[in-house]
Amino acid sequence: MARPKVPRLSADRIADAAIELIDSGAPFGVNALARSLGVTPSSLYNHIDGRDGIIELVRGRLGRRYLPELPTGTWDEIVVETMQGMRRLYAEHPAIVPLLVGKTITDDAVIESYDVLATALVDGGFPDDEVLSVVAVLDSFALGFGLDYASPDDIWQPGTPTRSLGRLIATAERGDARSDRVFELGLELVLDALRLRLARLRDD
Amino acid sequence: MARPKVPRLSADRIADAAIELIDSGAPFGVNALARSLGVTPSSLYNHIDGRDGIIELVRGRLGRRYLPELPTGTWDEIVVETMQGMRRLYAEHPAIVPLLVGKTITDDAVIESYDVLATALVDGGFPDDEVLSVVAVLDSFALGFGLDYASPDDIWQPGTPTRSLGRLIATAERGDARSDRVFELGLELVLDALRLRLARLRDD
DNA sequence: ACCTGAACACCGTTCAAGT
DNA sequence: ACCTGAACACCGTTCAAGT
Repeated sequence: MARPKVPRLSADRIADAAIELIDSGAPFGVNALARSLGVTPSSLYNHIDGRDGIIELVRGRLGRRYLPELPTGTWDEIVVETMQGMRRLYAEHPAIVPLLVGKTITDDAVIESYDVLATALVDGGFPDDEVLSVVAVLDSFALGFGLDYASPDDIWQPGTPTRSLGRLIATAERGDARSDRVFELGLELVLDALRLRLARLRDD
Repeated sequence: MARPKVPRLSADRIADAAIELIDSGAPFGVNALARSLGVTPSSLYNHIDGRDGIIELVRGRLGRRYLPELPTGTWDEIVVETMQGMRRLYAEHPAIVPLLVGKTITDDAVIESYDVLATALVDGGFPDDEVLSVVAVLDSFALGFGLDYASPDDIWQPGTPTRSLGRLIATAERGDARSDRVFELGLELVLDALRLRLARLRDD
């Protein structure tokens, strides 16, 4: 044992195992991750920067897989492409969403993707002092929707009679179908609104 | 010690202490909460249903404080009022947001508030099979924005040069001013879009 | 009914020791 | 350089014992 000739671990291997563990539905933890890699928890610390470091690795690895690298087209096409990438990422790996929440983004590929978005909006004609807010709005959207994919089927569990909610829940779609619909509606809404805003800005 | 004549704890007292603890910026935990109450961790279990139970108590207590009970007016006024309530809640208690994420909502007052929203949309003319999606979109918005309040000032930390992001970040507002601006923009966008959608529905 | 204190299984992290 | 095993401080939860 001790040090093997060829390393058993690497940052990428750890990130992949982490993704698999998270997707399996098991609670994410350093110990469980080590076990799934057939290794001792302390071994991981030769390759990664603690629990949070692993999560940031996961963000980067999935970002590279799902986010468009250098999309072309009009600003709204780029928005759609990026948002769809996020949607697919969150839909296919819902359990990672709560883990990403509230952690600073440092991964280059993910930063790059936000930069693409920001540049597209600047080029599209949005004023400088508004672009970052629009990006943040889009990011808030995406994350909020991502959480919808991660949510239990019954986000709301009314204990007392309701005027509308109970009836609507009873007839509503469930699972991914519902989440897809919510995302489509949300994206449509926000794009309509952004186009409207840009048109108004041009009129002034 | 042992059993005091007048109980030292109650669900409400625990919830209030939890809110205080979370707001203080300290990491939330059962042990820390018990310490802040001058009590043993195991004592709490006479009153609450585990860690998650405490969080749901917190959600309810804050919901009652910030969400409008029976707002009146047009559907879009009700949407604004509810969203502003959520904004104030999240802005004044940002650290709770990540704790609420992905947990089923059972508290009556909070459910009631979503019911008000749903009813307003139904009355406003949105079709039944769309109302729950709109509510979910609004909820996703609010939560996403809430996370913005909870986020570190530097959500993005570019390690390599960027085309637009770095420059925009350098000149951007920070802290609550930025979050407020993002929220205002987002709410404006989504309301514009919803009004547009309703108008189109009426034309068909 | 309500609190304490001991006990449990588990968590993330550090570090000396081994090759 | 890379892994192990022991150790650490901490976590949420259970439960018998005390009033």
